[in-house]
Amino acid sequence: MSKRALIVEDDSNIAELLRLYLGKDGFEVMIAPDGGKAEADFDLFQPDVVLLDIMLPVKDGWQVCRDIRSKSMVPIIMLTAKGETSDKINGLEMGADDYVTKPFDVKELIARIHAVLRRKDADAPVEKKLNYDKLVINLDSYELVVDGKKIDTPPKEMELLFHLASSPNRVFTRNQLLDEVWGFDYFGDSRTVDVHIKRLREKLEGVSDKWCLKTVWGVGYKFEVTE
Amino acid sequence: MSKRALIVEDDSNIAELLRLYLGKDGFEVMIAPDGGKAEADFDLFQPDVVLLDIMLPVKDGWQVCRDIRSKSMVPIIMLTAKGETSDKINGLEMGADDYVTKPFDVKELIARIHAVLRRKDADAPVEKKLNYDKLVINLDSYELVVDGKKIDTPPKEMELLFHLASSPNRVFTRNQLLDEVWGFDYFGDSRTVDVHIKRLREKLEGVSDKWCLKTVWGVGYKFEVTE
DNA sequence: AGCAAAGGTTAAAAAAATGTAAAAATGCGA
DNA sequence: TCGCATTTTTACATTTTTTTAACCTTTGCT
Repeated sequence: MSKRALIVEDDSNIAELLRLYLGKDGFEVMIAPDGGKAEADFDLFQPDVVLLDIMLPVKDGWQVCRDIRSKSMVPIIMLTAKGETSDKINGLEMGADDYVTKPFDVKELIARIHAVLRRKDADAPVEKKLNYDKLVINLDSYELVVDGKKIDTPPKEMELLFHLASSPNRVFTRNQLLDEVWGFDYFGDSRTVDVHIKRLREKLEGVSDKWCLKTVWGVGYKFEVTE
Repeated sequence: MSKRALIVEDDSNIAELLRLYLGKDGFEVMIAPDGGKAEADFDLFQPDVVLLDIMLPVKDGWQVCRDIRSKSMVPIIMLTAKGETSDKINGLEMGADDYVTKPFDVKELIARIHAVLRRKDADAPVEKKLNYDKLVINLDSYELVVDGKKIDTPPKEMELLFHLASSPNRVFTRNQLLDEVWGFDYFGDSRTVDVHIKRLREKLEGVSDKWCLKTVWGVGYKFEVTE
């Protein structure tokens, strides 16, 4: 599922330029044109990274930075005016993760975005491989191996199984699964989940008695492990 | 194994401060108090990163930077005086990897050190030659040898194959490939990748059953090796 | 038991992704 | 600048996945 970037910037030329590059790079982008809207957009959009101009209408970048930091450890990159070294210090004290001076090189900015995201990922490493009794899921190679045999599996099924198995015994509602596997912008029928579960069960049937895809009646599904 | 940092700095207050923080961060630290000693210390210490002041006794930072660059691609971070933007230009032309202006925030400097080290790790480690069963790719000479026969291949195809084969079994999305092979600033259609894959497949068809270019439906492509 | 709501199953429709060929554009050396 | 090789775009056919919708079965409750 793609990452989200919130751009807080009043100059629409800069903002659209960034939208272009980040969009191409696989980000979902939202633009907040002033400091007042930034906070509401942040809550709504739940971005993975924030690009934050300092000179903003309504509420300045420092304030926005502090507001966001008070509720989230999301990486923040400040866009500062050239040569303002005091901004730099200020920004790092406010909890920003990095800063770039305007006019900035887009290439450099993109590199820094990837850098802060990598840094966060390194802090909370997302394991892309799972291994249970007779079940191996590898989301790097997109391979599902059941009882030693490689099973050809469509991507949605794979991601669904991976998501469930990542939190064994935890129940997910259909809507949670649609949000977390299909993406927050998916608006289809929740029965879709049932169909995918059924297809997964066919592939996994009778392989192991240590785990299974279990229906929790009236709630949702879970990857149940016994022991 | 811990990394080594060489600090070339005549102000012992700054140097010791850096030793303290870098030491805490797991670096082995050596301090060269002037440009003359820097080169000898460099040869002796073989650091993984160099922090280089510009204003130095005996021999200035530019000269030291050039000397080091002539013998090594080690990351160099320049410590420049405040506001001297010409230093920045100069430094990057001399082959420095980054710069920070004094007075600097230690937290920031540490972050930048990690950044340049990551960058080097990402750039360098790739062997420019690859060899799988009946397949030899050499990106130094741009030669592709399949089953002992040299196959005339355009550069983009070669780079694409090389990139895929460099991480066998890992799936790359089309956008990843465009970023990593074509460059982050490429804005073309992702179907371009498909066309290159097809041409590569023509050239590689039926050569070996130990590997192939595999489509991962809904995700991307991978260089799959069986074993 | 009987009812309503939830879940299972299935097949067909719809949507999305890919393979392929050919045309168009680009870049580069003669 | 021309001509050629490479790269990119476009269009269309084909394949595969995903979604929808219908119908059937199970569950929980009175």
